[in-house]
Amino acid sequence: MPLTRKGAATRQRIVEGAASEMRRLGVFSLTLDDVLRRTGTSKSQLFHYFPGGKDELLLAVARYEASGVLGDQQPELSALNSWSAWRSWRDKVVERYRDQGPNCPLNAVMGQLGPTSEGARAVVRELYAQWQGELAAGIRSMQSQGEIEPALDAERGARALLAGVQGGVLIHLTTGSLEHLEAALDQGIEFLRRPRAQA
Amino acid sequence: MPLTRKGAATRQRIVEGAASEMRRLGVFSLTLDDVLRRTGTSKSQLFHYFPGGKDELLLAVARYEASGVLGDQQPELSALNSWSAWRSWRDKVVERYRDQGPNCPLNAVMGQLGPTSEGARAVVRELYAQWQGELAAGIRSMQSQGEIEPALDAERGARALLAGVQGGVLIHLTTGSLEHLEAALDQGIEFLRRPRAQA
DNA sequence: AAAAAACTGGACTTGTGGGTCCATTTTCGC
DNA sequence: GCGAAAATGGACCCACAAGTCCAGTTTTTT
Repeated sequence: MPLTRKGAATRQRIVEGAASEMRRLGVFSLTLDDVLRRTGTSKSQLFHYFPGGKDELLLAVARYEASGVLGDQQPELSALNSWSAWRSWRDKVVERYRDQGPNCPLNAVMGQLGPTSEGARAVVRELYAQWQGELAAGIRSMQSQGEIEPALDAERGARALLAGVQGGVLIHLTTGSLEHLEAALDQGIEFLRRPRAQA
Repeated sequence: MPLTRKGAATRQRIVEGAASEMRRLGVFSLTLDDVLRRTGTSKSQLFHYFPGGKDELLLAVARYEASGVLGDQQPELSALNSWSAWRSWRDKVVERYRDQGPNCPLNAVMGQLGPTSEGARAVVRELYAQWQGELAAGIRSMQSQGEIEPALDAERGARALLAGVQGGVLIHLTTGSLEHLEAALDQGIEFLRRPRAQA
């Protein structure tokens, strides 16, 4: 069942509208009618494009949002090959979440763990994997330049940094403060720069 | 409206049963009937003790769970005054989340941000504040013993560590792996131990 | 022990939101 | 331009879960 040009546009409009409404209302209270009203479409259209109903739609939204998360960190994230790149990546991350304000569609969708569970999990898992991969690549790049000690395990460092960022964002969601995200980023990067102790 | 002995017991039974069902089903699909069935109570009882309905119940569950989170880290968390205490605290945290498996009632409740929103936020905010306070106290204690450089900002260090832990737990929820939590804890603690660079 | 207050059971109401159906219109390939 | 396939509108259904009510029982208080 190929999509016609118009069909593809409508489908896209629905996903974007749903994402937008979700930021406004949160997943919890997002209803299909909200989406329809927002996008000027009808139920039959929604179910035409998402036969799986709400779950399938939410999954599509999750994918849409996930792609944005990494995209917003470019081009820095893919080229962490100088300390100034790291710094400007750090600033971009903080900026992104400052703008987004205290609501994270992705985290919200995850909370909706229902039948969607496996699918949503997979999307987020993939996001983490890519993110961590980019960070690890950045660390290795700095190591090859002699700016980071070769003894440091790049994957492990990337894991810790990613955890810090995720936690910082999570805390931002509930407290509205970016202090934790900043602290995690700054200390994470400082950790990389500092030579290991000769333990 | 004072509670009789029996009433208090029933109320408590409801909260604990709800918490337990929530771990099983997630907030999303937790219904009041589930709670009633589980606790052998009736609707009128539930609304008798929680006039605010589901929201109020969820809030009570959140408080209940929040108190457990810090409790499970004791006594280490309140006495982070030696490296071995830090290590054993670290192990306890990892253990706790290993046991709990990939579901976090608190995070789940947060996802349910509705009218409860403000109340739930407050509960979690308070939890973070206490947690961070204990960590900061631990850092200061180590500084007073000369084990951590006095130049380090204790609150900032506590923030970064807390963010790492939260992120590690969050990632655990979706990936099922504890690697990130461990990496964040280990690097966070190592960061504290290592002398600052003479930048 | 008797009255008041707290507690309990369970039937009932109700709003809502996901999902279905089908008739009609538009788009697309040839 | 014509027929098939895709797209659309909107009325309809229905399950289900939150919340109400009140009659009856147990506990507390004096």
